[in-house]
Amino acid sequence: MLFGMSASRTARDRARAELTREIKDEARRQLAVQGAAGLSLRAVARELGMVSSALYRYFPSRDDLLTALITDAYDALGAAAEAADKGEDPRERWLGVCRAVRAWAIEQPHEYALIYGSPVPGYQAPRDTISPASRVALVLVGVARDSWAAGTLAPADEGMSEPLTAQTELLAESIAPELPGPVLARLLVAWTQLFGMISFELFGQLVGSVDPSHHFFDHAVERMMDFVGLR
Amino acid sequence: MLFGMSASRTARDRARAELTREIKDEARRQLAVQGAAGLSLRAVARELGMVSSALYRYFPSRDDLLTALITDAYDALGAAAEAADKGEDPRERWLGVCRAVRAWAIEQPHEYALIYGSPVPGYQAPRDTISPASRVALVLVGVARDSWAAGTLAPADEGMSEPLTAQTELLAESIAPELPGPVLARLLVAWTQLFGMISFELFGQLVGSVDPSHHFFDHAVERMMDFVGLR
DNA sequence: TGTACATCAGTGAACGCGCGTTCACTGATGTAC
DNA sequence: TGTACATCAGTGAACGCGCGTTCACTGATGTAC
Repeated sequence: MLFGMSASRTARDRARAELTREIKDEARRQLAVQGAAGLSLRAVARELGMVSSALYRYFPSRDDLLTALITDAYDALGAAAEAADKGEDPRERWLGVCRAVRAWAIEQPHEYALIYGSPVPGYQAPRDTISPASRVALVLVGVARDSWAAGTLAPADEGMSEPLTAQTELLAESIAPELPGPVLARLLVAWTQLFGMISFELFGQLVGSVDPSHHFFDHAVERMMDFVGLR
Repeated sequence: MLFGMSASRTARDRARAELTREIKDEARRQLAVQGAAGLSLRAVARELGMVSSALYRYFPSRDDLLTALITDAYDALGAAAEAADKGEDPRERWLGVCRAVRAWAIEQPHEYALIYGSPVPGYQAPRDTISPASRVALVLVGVARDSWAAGTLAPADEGMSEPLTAQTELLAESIAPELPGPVLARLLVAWTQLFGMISFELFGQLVGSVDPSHHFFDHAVERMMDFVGLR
């Protein structure tokens, strides 16, 4: 047959899928120790009991393996955020999503660092990472849209410079046409605040101030919901 | 003499100080290309026309060189923030400081990534970096203190959980005893928001939404000043 | 001021290590007739 | 169902490279008397 139906995958197909997964799992394990810059194909192969050249049957280069890890991380975080978006009350939904993002980051700090830390030098993320990268933002936007539709979101009354109005309205067109620019600006503030907090916590900047920081986190999320206009 | 007076430093002393500076300058140049994980003593020496073992007269190990770069970066950013803190009006001061921090980060993105990006794997920052690391935060706290003293800062009326109250009051004791816990919590939110925005801009997360982002930045800082209670 | 000695900077070779990637190959698995 | 051929996974050797750190050394600079 031309395209193998998933129902009748050959043993070869299954072995390939499984080994691909094992390679990524081992690579993720190494991220924790070495960081992204130190990820080594040879070390992954060694740990898997293979010869290093065998990995080239699965990933054409080290960068492709990195890309796979990045895409997987964005997708896993996005899925966690989407799964946490439940309930009726917008504030309850928003808080749940923010907590889920933080929990995911704390559970896999090195994968978080891979996607929200400093860029890996010499590595250029391909276009395929853009869509998984926006899933968390879209969940938050979704909460705001529902609240806006229900008429419970605070109206846009703050003034905004002309260029920013243009930028946010352009952005609105592609992700939430009914939301006014200033509301999108509020969402952007909350979005950067969310990840700013998580990064500071994970990267050790909060040590000595509010550490452990989950009380601060919950408080800050409440204040951000006020700021966004969720009621 | 036992301790050389700085007025009569020997040629050797001056040469040493100069070479130490040149080594760090070259190392900073390499950060831009290779990132922190790829910083190589051999490459630095090569570029300086020295033999790699000669660097050990200046830095006992690669990690010590990294530490020097980190400390310098925190100090340079701190100095930029302090220099930008001028004028009478608290909002003017705050905005100036935030803009200066962003400008510094944009000018030396790799040094910014070194201190606010993902931690370098296997590298543990020594205690000496803590005090330079807090300079920016202290400048912002200073603005809030002056505003509080002048009676122009919005009073603390928001409710806060008991553990967070305890944490922020403990923090207040060491950096701003007169400020109530909730005011410190507001400052922490603004502080994480500031660096969250800058990191997102520098690390490429804003590409496709509000990029270039200085209009958004100014807007967000204004909203944060409202949030902090600066008038 | 002149001399003897101590300190320090820089050299060059070496140790032992790890890396990504290519290539010709063997042997197993899958496919078409 | 059986056979001939094509596809693919994994091997092992090799290429060419770079790294941090140590060590015995030479020669220049600084210091004490």
